[in-house]
Parts: sequence; C-alpha cells; structure tokens
Amino acid sequence: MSEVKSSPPPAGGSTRARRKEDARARILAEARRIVLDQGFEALTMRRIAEAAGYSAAALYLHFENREAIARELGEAGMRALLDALAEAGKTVDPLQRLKALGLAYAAFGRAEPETYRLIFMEPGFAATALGGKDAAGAAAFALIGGVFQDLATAGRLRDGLDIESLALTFWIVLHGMVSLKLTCSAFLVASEEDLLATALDNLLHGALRPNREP
Amino acid sequence: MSEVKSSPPPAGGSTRARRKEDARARILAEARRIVLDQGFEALTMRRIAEAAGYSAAALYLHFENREAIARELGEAGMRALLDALAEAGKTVDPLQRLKALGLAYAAFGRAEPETYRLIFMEPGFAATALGGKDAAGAAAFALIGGVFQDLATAGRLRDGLDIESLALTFWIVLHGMVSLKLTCSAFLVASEEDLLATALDNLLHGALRPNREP
DNA sequence: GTCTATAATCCGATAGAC
DNA sequence: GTCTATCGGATTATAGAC
Repeated sequence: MSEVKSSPPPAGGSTRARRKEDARARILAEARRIVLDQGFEALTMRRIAEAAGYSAAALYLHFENREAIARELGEAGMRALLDALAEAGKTVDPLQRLKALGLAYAAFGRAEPETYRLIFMEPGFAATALGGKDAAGAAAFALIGGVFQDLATAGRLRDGLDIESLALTFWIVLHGMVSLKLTCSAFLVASEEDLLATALDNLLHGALRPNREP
Repeated sequence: MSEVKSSPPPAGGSTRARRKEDARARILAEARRIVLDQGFEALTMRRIAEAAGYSAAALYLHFENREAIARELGEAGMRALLDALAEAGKTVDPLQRLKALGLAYAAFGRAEPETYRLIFMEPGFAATALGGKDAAGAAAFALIGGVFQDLATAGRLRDGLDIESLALTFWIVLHGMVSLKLTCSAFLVASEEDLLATALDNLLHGALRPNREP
C-alpha cells in the first residue's frame, strides 16, 4: 500500500528493488547464453528458467512473456553491435574508418552469429527495432553515414552522389557479406578481410576502366 | 515379389508408379503453398496432410520425414530462382545484362519472399545445397560470373581484378539488398530499382573522384 | 496405400499453495 | 516471490487395422 510502484526502479533503489533487478539481469544473461549457444529457436521459457535456477512460472514475474525477453535480447544485441563499432568509429581518416567499421562489423557477425541472426535475420525483430526509437541501431547506421558525410565535405566524392544512398549501399554490402557467411559458409570460402577489401575497392574506385564514358 | 523396386520410377512407368508420383507432386505443391502463404515455420506435417487431403501418417509413405520435404522445396526454389534469372541472362550487352540480372533477382525476392528465405536465410539449407551437387545454384551464380568474364574479355575491367571476386561481390550486394528488404523493410524505404542503381553505379564507376591516387 | 489412434515430447501460460 | 501442478495446445513419428 505504502510502496510506490511507479515504473522502472529509481536507480539504486531499495534492497527489494535491487534484488528484483538482479533476478531480471540473471534471467536475461542466461537467455543470452542460450541464444549464443543453441540459437534463437532454442530460447524457451523452460530452458531459460532451468538455466537461471527458477521455475518457468517465476519468469512471468519479471517479464510479460517470452516475446518480451526476446525483444530485450535484441535491443541488447543492437547495443553490443554499436559497442563493437565504437572503437573503429574513432578512426580519423574517413577511408580508413570505413575499412575499420567494415572489419568490426564483420568481426561482430563472426563472434556472435546468433545475436546477429536475431537482430537482422529473424522476421519481425529488425523491422520494428530499427524503425522505432531504438537509439543503438540508428547510432550504428549514423557511424557509416558520417564517413560519407566527411568524404563529401572533403570533396572526395563524385558529383551527384547521395550520402544516404551511399551509406545504405555500404550497409547492404556488409550485411550481405555477414549473412551469407552465416548461411552459405561452405560456398563463401573467402575471408571477410578479402571480401571486404574487394567490395570496398570496387565501391570506391569502380570496376570499370576510367578511360571511357559508358 | 515380382515387382522391381529400384530407385526413382523409371520415367513414364506403370500406372501404379504414376499415381505414386502424382501423390508426391501434390504433397509438394501443397507444401510449397503453405511456405508461400504462411512461411517456412508453418510447414508442419499435419498442415501439409490436411491441405493435400491425406492423413499425416500417409506423408511418410512418400517422404522420409519433414526435412526431406523441406529439402525438396528448397531445391525446387533454387531452380525457380534460376528460371527467374534465365531471361535476363540472355541480354547481350554485359552491363545491361548485369542490371537485368540484378532486377530479376530482386523481383524474385519480392515475389517469393518465403522461398527466398528458405533458400538463403534459413540455417542449414543453403550451406549444403550450394556446396553440393545442386546444379541450379551453381548455374545461377555462373550467370553472374559470365558477365564479368565478358567484361574482362572486352578489356573493360580495371587491371588486377579477380572475376570470381567481382561476381561474389555482386551477389553479396544482391543478397544484402533482398534480405534486408525482407527483414528491415521499414528502415529500407528505397525501391529495389533505386538501391540497385546506386549500388551498380558505385560498384562499376567508384564513389571517389577519379582525379587523385589514394 | 491410407486410415485412426496414439506414443512421446515439447511448448507458453496460469492457478493456487506457501 | 517462488514453487508445484496443470491446462490446452502443438509437434514428429509410429503401430496396427483395413
């Protein structure tokens, strides 16, 4: 009755609120472990509960349902991707930054394939997460956009190129590379480094000989 | 006893063999319908059986298990993709052919998103299908490789470019475009035509100004 | 060849005891 | 808060009658 039950626990709240937060965090951590180890389809309430040392019913005290857990995992994954890109994003030279961002993106996909799959290859998640208020996804994309903005400012881009379209194209290349590597690894034998180097080289300099107007 | 029971029915066999083949075909057709309408995860033996007018148990007389049906669907899907690319592959001019192939590929992804997902985005299928004896997948990729082979023969490529790598890069762009369109459509608002035009323009001519050696 | 019936599991989610 | 027990459903696959 006297307990204030407003939204999320007011940072550093009572012991009770802290315990509740700990339980939430432990559940999410085990859920993440399951996705990483066994894939998203293995994420069931029973499995999460067992891993976290709870009964399945207890999970519903901390999360509305299974989807809520999956959603939080996806959002955390998107933040993890942003973190993975942060260091590369500090590179001063735009072209080197572009390469560093590409390598970091590819490394993330290789290090956490199931997280990547959850974020970008699972139906229903990315569609809402990216378009909505998800700051992490937008910030990650902005890192790429910044490169082409800087290139444009430096006058290094051909005339008539749209920065947004260039950033999108670059992201498309990165995603195509990472996702094909996940599903068709047997066919895509080249390393991400080589694939990225080829893609970047062609995107930036073009595959055709310059001495002719097509 | 006297019935020869060797492997697949010897084309145009007995009435009995034909009937059996018809049943197989009907089951596969209904399975395809389910994937197209409700997605791959909705492909269950019960649903297939109901749609085909059989009991679930009867399916096991024609297919070893659910995975066998999914595998055949995937192989048929890969052949459908090859068919969808065939017309564009006849374009004489290599650059126009590249654009036509890209548009046809994107159109296939849009027309049969669930087939595309089954082939290239579902874990476990593409990995084996492309690397193995699947002629359709290899033939489809060869259509792309042929373009760059022709460009090389015509002396239109920059020096030092590897044809295989170029083809791979182009496929990566196409797959990145189609698959992101499927999962992040809310974020990827541009049309496939525009996306492809931008990607092709940059891949072929480069984003950087030509008048400087980086 | 096709059916009904069923085994053996798994799932998400809830009720109610403590 | 956490548990046990359970509901109501789903799944693949098989056994045995016809």
